Amino acid sequence: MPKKPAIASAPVGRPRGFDADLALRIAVDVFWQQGYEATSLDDLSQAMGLSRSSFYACFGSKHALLMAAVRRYADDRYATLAERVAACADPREAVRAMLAVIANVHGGSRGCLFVNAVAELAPGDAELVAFARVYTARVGELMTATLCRLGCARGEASDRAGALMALVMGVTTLRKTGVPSAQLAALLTQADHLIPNLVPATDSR
Amino acid sequence: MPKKPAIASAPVGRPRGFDADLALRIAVDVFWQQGYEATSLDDLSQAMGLSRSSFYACFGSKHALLMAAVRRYADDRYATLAERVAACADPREAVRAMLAVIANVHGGSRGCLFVNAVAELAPGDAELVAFARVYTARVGELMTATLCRLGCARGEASDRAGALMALVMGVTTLRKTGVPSAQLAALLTQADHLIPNLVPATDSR
DNA sequence: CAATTTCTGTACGGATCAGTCCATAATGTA
DNA sequence: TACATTATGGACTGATCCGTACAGAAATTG
Repeated sequence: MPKKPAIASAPVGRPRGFDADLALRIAVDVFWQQGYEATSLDDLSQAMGLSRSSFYACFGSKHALLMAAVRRYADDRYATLAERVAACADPREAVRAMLAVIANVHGGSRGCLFVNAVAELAPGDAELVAFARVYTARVGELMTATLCRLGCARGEASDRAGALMALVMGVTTLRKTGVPSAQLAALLTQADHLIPNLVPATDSR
Repeated sequence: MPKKPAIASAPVGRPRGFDADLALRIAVDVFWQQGYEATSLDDLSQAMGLSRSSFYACFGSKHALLMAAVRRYADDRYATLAERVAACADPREAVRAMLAVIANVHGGSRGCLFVNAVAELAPGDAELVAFARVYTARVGELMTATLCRLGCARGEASDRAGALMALVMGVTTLRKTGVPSAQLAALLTQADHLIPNLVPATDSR
C-alpha cells in the first residue's frame, strides 16, 4: 500500500504549464460570447492555450467546463454584488447598485452568461438548472434582505426582489436585441417604482 | 420563350405531400424545446415528417427555417396580444393581459422561443438581431400606446413599457430556472407598480 | 394516354464533432 | 543520477454534422 499522506504534500511529477484559473476565465469569455453548443472544443482549447490532453485532464469534459465557467461567473458576480451592497449605507442606493451590476450597465451586447446559458440549455440540462435555482435564490435573498431594510414586510420584499431581478434579467436580453444603452438606462430608472417607500426622483420629460 | 402567365395559375406537376404550415408549427416546437444548435436536421425532418430533399426544397436551410419559425412564433404572439388589448375596455386590464401573455403564465418551462433564440444567437446572428429589433419595437409600441391611454406622457410611457417588457422577459427566464409558477405569479403582481395611476390592489401579507 | 413538372427517399461528401490513447517530455523526490 | 509521476502534443476514433445529387415515383395538364 503506497503512502497516502492525509495532509496535502507538495505535488510530485511535472507541474502543469498553464494557469488553470486563467484558462477558466478565458473559457468564461468564450462561452459568454458564443454560447455552449456553438463552441467547439477546438475553440476552447485554442483560446485557453492548452492541448486536448491537458484540457480533459484538467476540466473533464466540455459540459463540466461550462458548469465551472458558469459557477465562476456567478460567484464573481455575487461577490461584486455583496461588496457593492456593503459599501452603500443607504439601502436604496444599495438596490440601485445591485440593479446596475446585474443589468451589466456598462457591458457589451453579449448579455449575461448566466441568462444566456439558462435560456439555451434549461430545462434540458438538469445540472445547470439545479445550480441556477440556488444562484437565483441566493441573489434574491440578498436583494430581499436589502429591501427589508427599507421597512418592507418580508413577503412583499421577496416579491419585489423577484420582480427587480426579472426586470434586470430582461434588460440584459433587450440589450442583445440591439436596444441602445441610453434607452436601457432610461428604462432602468423605472425600477424605482418597485423599491418600497421610494417616489422616483423626476418623472418629468 | 415559354408562356409566363402574369396571373398565378394552377401549379403543374406533383403537389407536395405535406402541409408546409403544419410543418413550420412543428419546427417552432422543436426549436422552442431544444434550441437552435442542439437541434439537428434529422431531429427536424423527422419531427416534421418530411425527407431531407423536401426540407431543403421547402425551407432552404436550417437557419432559414429558424427565422421562419421565430417569425411565425412572434407573429402569432403579437396577434394574440393585439386581440387581447382590443378586447379590454380598461387600459389597466389590457396591460395586465399583455403581461400575462408575454410572461406565458400558463406555459411550461420552455420559456419563450424569442427570448431563447436571442439569448443563444445574438449578437452573432445579424438576421435574428434585425428581426428582434423590429419585433420588440412593435410590441413596445403597442404597450406604450396602451399606457398613454392611462394619461401617461409619451416619453414616460415608453420607458414604463420597456421596463414592463423587460420584467416579463425576465419572468420567462426565471421560469426556466425552476422558480415555481405560484412565485412567478406573485412576482408578476408587482408589475402594477409600473402601471401609471395605479395603486396596487393589496400589499398586505 | 403521353408529356412534363415536381416531389421524395436514399445515398453520399466533406467537414467537424467530443473524447481517447500513447509515446515523449519535463519535473520533483530520493 | 535514477526513478516516479505528471503534463503534453498529436494522431486517431466513430459518430454526427449540414447540405447536395440523383434516380424513380406521382400527379397535373393538354
